[in-house]
Amino acid sequence: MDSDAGSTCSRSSSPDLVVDDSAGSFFSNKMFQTYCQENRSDREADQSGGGKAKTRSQLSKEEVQDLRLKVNSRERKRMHDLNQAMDGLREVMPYAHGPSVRKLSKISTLLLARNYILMLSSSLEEMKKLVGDVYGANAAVQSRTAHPSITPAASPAHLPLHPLAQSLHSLVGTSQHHPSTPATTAIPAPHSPPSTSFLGFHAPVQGLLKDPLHLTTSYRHFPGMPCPCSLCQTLPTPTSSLHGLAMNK
DNA sequence: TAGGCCATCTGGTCCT
DNA sequence: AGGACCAGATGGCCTA
Repeated sequence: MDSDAGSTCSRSSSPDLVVDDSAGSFFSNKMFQTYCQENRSDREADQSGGGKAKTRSQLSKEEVQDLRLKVNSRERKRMHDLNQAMDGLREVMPYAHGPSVRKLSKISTLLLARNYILMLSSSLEEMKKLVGDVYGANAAVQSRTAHPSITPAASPAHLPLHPLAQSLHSLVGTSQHHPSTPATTAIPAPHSPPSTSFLGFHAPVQGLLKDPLHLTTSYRHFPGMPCPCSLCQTLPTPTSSLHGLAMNK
């Protein structure tokens, strides 16, 4: 598959190397021959006109071949870079990684990434809301009790943000496949703050692979926020039909 | 065996 | 002019 998309390419038509006699070069040679034939007729036509700069049609066969190989090589490198970027994206996507797990296709990777971003955006908004609520409640309590030991600047660091912080940690901890993120941070909040149920990161993230669009089970809808659930998304036909593809493999 | 996915080649177009 | 980007064509590999 595209595991060979990296440095070593097992494909027979692997280019840099093959100019003529491998089995995979049949196609290239055929194309190249037709190209050269057209080239020749072009040159013959051009010779009548006389020329200033050396156009492509005036290049020798070897020069044309070199040019073609150079272009092919660049294109190959470009596609390899693209595949590398795609692999980088796969690495941070919430799906099971491993040798026994089939790699996400490109289209699936992109669709899953889109849904993941939408979900994270919604989660972030909800987090902001919760933080605002907590701080608001905290300020009210402080003004009533006039707690002397907590300065306004220090309060955020101490206060009843534990549930929130823990939910954040558990959020981060869900990326178990991420090597840089130790799973030890994934300590479940003792009393399961509302955010975790909303975030639904545990269930939906697993479900993403099977059905990236159906994030609705634990999803709430917010005005003005892009919602990834299937109910809210009236995608154009081609796109929505692609959603089915995303998790089929 | 058909269909999906992919790598590669190629020519065209646009940009610098 | 040269390079980047794109899309079409083609053939190979893999899986249901």
